Amino acid sequence: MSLPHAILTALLEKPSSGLELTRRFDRSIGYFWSATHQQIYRELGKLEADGLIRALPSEQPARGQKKSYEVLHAGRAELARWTAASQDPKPHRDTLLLRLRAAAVVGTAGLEADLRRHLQLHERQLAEYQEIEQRDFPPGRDGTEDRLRHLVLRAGIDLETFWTQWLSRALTEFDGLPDGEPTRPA
Amino acid sequence: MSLPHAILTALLEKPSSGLELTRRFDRSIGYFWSATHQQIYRELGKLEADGLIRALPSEQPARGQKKSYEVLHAGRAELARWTAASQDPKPHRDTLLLRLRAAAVVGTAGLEADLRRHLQLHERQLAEYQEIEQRDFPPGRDGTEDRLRHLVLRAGIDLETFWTQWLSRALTEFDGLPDGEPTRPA
DNA sequence: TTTTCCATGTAAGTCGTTACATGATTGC
DNA sequence: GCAATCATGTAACGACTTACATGGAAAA
Repeated sequence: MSLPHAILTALLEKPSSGLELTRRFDRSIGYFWSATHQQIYRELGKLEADGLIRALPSEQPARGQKKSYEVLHAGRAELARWTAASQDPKPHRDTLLLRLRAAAVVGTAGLEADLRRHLQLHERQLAEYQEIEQRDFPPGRDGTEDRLRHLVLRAGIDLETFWTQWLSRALTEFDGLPDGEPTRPA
Repeated sequence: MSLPHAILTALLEKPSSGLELTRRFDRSIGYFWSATHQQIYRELGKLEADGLIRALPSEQPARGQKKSYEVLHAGRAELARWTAASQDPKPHRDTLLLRLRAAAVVGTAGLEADLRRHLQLHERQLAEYQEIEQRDFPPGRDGTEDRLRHLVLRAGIDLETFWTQWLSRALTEFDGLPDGEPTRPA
């Protein structure tokens, strides 16, 4: 139940149309809350029906026509309520760790190449975050909003740093391992 | 599409009944792939129908009776195939980071308490992982299987370490912040 | 004018969550 | 016997994914 609040946040930062939101969910907010355009359009409909947002009156709502939304007072209140509410952390789900555990039973054949690929992807993401940091958060002048957003970006940077380090370590471990099944060969 | 493979891995490590699997998904494998008993029973049914696992013939399959499963040859093959297949990393979803970004717009009131609570939870999880490491992976004698499983545990430890550090940092930042809305007061 | 892209949607199916149901076993 | 607990399920719903559909604008 976080997608509507992600959208409210994005719309408060800047009123947008569905497609503009979709683009921003490919970067920025999408770095820690992804969504497809189908999800976004459906949720925009619900939020409008619930009176939390409204279409900007300047544009006519025809199919194929741009339609921009802004957050209403009730929407801002709901976002503030949700932000302050206590929430339990969701349990992790990580396919790569699962595959490593499976490899301990059925063998590591074929896994190393994908680990290398993931390492590259994480290195690329890390570089992207670091560019954003240099561009948007130069040292010295941080306002209140900036300090919070910088904190979020730091989480992204530190997470990608963790993954690159962990994957590098995993790959060096792999160099000393046999490829096949470690136990009970079929 | 990872739950069946998580179950196959667990069953290869040790043939089990539905409830035993459920217990193990509360620890161990569940640390990076959670699942409820409903999911597990449904998936066991599918896996059996697909011929990847079978109920141990020693036990009679009555409702309310224990029923243990073991992995068949086809199941092991499918798990090996899946483990070696190239897979793209899933996009992140993190509610806490989203809430921080929302707080940059609607204010940080009420958030700090929950950050403290999350910090405690992550500290507790970290301590649990470190106990497991000391108990199951004493320095020196690592086999091939152990090296892989240790690697997975290290990922858990490093991730929890990251979260505790990041949350601590976030809380010190909060000390210097006003509680209300940073911009556009309602 | 046909194609391509932009922009907004619909529909179907899978996965996960929450709530409930049922039979067997054990302790009182 | 009765209640509590163990063990295995069913049902309904919501969230997310994948594939497809529609209309308008711009370009070839």
